[in-house]
Amino acid sequence: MTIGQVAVRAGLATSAIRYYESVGVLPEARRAAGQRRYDTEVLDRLGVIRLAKEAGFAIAEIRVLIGGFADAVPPSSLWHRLAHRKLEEIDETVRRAERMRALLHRGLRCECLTLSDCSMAAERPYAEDAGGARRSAVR
Amino acid sequence: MTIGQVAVRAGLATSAIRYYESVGVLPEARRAAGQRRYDTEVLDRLGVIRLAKEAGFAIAEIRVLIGGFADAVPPSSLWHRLAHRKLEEIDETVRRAERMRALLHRGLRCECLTLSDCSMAAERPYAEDAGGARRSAVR
DNA sequence: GTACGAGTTGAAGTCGACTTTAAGGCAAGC
DNA sequence: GCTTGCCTTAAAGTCGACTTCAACTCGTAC
Repeated sequence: MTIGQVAVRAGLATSAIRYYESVGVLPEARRAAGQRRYDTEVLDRLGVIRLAKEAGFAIAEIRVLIGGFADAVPPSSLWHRLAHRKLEEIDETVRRAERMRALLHRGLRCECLTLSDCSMAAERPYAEDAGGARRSAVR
Repeated sequence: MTIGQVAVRAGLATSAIRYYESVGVLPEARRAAGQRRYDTEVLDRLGVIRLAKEAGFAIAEIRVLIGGFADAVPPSSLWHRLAHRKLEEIDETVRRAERMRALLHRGLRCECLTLSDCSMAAERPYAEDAGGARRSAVR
């Protein structure tokens, strides 16, 4: 297959495929008259990349993962380590989202007519470092 | 206060404060010998910006919000509209996080020894090659 | 023999929220 | 008068995952 055909079958832009090759998550393709030629295995590789991206891994992490995979030791400690770390990141993302949600709900219940009336705006965590001696200066 | 003092009290870098001014979420400060001078009200404004950022709003959105706030109509339909839209975005973020989590848990249970054995990698939504020999389903 | 479509390359552009850098200004203290 | 320290500006840099661009090459069709 040419890069264009791979792009269509994988649902990617050709530029993305070249980019993947350039950053090392795709192996260098063999060439016919200077052009990349692929066989269907590349679709598996692209499937793994898509999967890893969906799981939240960045390209640099995927390169590491694929390096590990290529060593044919998939239930590897490397994979487990990265997956657990990513799970923690995801937990943090969700916690942050919950905080945003709570904040927005509070804001929707807020009845203040001007900003300076609103107690929400007055909560300035940085202004009170260790003891809050300057607390009165807030507002 | 000088910009440096504001930066300390607000827990920001001076460059961030100048940036906020340049993009219009902070009003232009008055000058003394060319230098910005602030009174404590700016801390309220920075508090609102921080709050909005924590709630997930981008700077461009905050500019709109603050424009609305400055018109002194906080329980405005503008704010409600933006907040509801942001809540939907947050829901989507959480859903995506849950999908990542599920994917990672599946991956952790995966016992495949090589990539080409793994049915997870074989799930290629774009590569529907019309009834080909599909590999074993993982789910 | 030339027009066309699809491929090639390296470099630069995109988006967001800042930070960093370079080059310089101003007031105070010695 | 000179250093110190904080300030000023515009412009460029950063990070990630690509995309876009310019200039060029190939093979095929007419």
